[in-house]
Amino acid sequence: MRMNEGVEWAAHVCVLLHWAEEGGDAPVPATRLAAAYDLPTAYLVKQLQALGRAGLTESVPGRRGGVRLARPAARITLMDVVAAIEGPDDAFACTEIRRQGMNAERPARDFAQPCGVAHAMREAELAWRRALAATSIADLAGSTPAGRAADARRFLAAP
Amino acid sequence: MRMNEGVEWAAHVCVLLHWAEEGGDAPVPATRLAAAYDLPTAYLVKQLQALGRAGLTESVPGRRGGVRLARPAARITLMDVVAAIEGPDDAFACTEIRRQGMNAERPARDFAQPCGVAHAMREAELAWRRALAATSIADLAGSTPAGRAADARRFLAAP
DNA sequence: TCAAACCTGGATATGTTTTGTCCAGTAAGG
DNA sequence: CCTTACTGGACAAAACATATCCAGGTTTGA
Ligand code: SF4
Ligand code: SF4
Repeated sequence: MRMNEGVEWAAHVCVLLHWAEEGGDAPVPATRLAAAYDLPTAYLVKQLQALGRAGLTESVPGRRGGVRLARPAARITLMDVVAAIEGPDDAFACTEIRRQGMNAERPARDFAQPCGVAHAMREAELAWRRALAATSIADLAGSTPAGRAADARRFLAAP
Repeated sequence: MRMNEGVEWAAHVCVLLHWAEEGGDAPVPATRLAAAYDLPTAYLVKQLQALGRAGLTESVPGRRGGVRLARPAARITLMDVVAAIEGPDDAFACTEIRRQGMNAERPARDFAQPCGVAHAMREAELAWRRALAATSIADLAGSTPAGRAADARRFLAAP
């Protein structure tokens, strides 16, 4: 059960975009974002497209174009980023094994209720999501050591 | 980020083993457990071995042998089962991308602290684990519709 | 005007993990 | 001593994550 590493990329990129916005350097081209952390450009672009489809970022085509946050960093949470990259599916997928084998003869209505396993898994994932939703991109930006933001802006604005 | 379906199998199997124990039918051979939910025997055996290595179950070789819970179902949590099947790794794996690209020149001590992303992810996974640890196999067994346990025991004890 | 710089989406390739099977070895019971 | 059972390792297929490429579009500024 490993999470896509695109989630880490996307989170860091969102922080960069927030800093760029603050410095008036938005939008930032994807090539520059990739260079900032030495990531494979073409693949990072895929993740950026996922962020765009989820409404977290918007992109400007053409020369002087690039990507920017679609709303203030304080209103983009880690949960949003994870959902955008990982997709909407829960980690735990029910396959209804309880209906097979010794229970194959039972009528379908015997299984109308999800069983305790599914319920507990669902609760646990909700707790996880709530925790992720408690941290925003602005929080992440604020918790980085002083001076790092200015350096990043300098790098993103460089020719 | 999909969870192994072996987790679902293992959870249900633990409930079965608990019922078997109550009925005095332990240990139960793996073939019987696989038949109970129509699972591929050889692959289920792999999951059972993982449960055994994690100390959740113990197995008895030889004729009249099989698998049984290694401790009372009330003291085996869903968290134990997930950890046994999924392994000890966190879902979110840090790859330290912040050290590359624009930060490649910085000394290593600048990155002694894990960044905010890693911290938030860690907190969220802890919340998930706490939630999973709140449900035991005995809880799951108790929440199944009446009569189901007796039917299961009948099936497991059958020739 | 038009070429350069930028994004989009789909096709494709490669590597890793999950899922599933098989077999040779070992242990216990009757 | 033969049947039933577990163990561990090797192996194959399928699914998924990672990565690259290309053939379109947009906008800007020379
Ligand atoms: S509901 Fe319970 S039984 Fe049905 S699939 Fe989910 S976990 Fe397995
Ligand atoms: S610590 Fe922060 S930067 Fe380093 S890898 Fe984990 S997330 Fe990425």
